[in-house]
Amino acid sequence: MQTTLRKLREKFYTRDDVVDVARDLLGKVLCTQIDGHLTKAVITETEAYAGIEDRASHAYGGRRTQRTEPMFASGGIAYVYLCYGIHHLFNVVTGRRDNPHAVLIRAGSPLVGVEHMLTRRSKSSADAKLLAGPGSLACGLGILTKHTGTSLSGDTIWIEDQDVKVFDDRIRIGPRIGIDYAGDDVAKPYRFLIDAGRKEPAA
DNA sequence: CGAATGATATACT
DNA sequence: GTATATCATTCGA
Repeated sequence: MQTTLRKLREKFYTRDDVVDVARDLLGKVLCTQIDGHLTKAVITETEAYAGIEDRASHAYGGRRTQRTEPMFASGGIAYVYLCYGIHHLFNVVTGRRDNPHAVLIRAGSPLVGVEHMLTRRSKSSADAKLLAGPGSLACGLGILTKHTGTSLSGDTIWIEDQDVKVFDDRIRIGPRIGIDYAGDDVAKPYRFLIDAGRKEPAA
């Protein structure tokens, strides 16, 4: 039996409901091949950003700028941008063209190329925080703002399904984090994470 | 808890 | 073209 390499196809990303995609991305494997280094991580936490009606989204109200342009493309590409001048945040663009939905990948579990993650994060040993948090995750995998707009069907950044089963009762759902400016939309249950034991948060 | 940090959006001249 | 406010965060105490 050979290795089942299942790179997710465009159809996975272009579904209508971005919240479904966010849920389904849990347990999938985010892969990058950057600077000659292959790294992979299991996705353990995501957040959905639901188009022009979502005040937390950069595309709220149909705001279309140079930065947000990738979100308006058809699903299946990366949207990366710099936050707080320091952190590169990685998102997966979903939905159809002109329908700016995206899923923020917030955390992962190291799988392949841990040593490169350690180097990029300036750490000497792996700990629970290696890929915890969107800025850390992108940093560990070598994702930078220059990768915004990169197709997830290419060989730089992609996502595989390695048949990691994620049961519904291991999924926690809660409000999103760090978007206090977004008014009532903060409370929407658009955050998904795999219950890794007993950390975090009350849904 | 609070500072760091720089690209980006928006509103001007 | 120039200026200013703002940010989907992290780290250290």
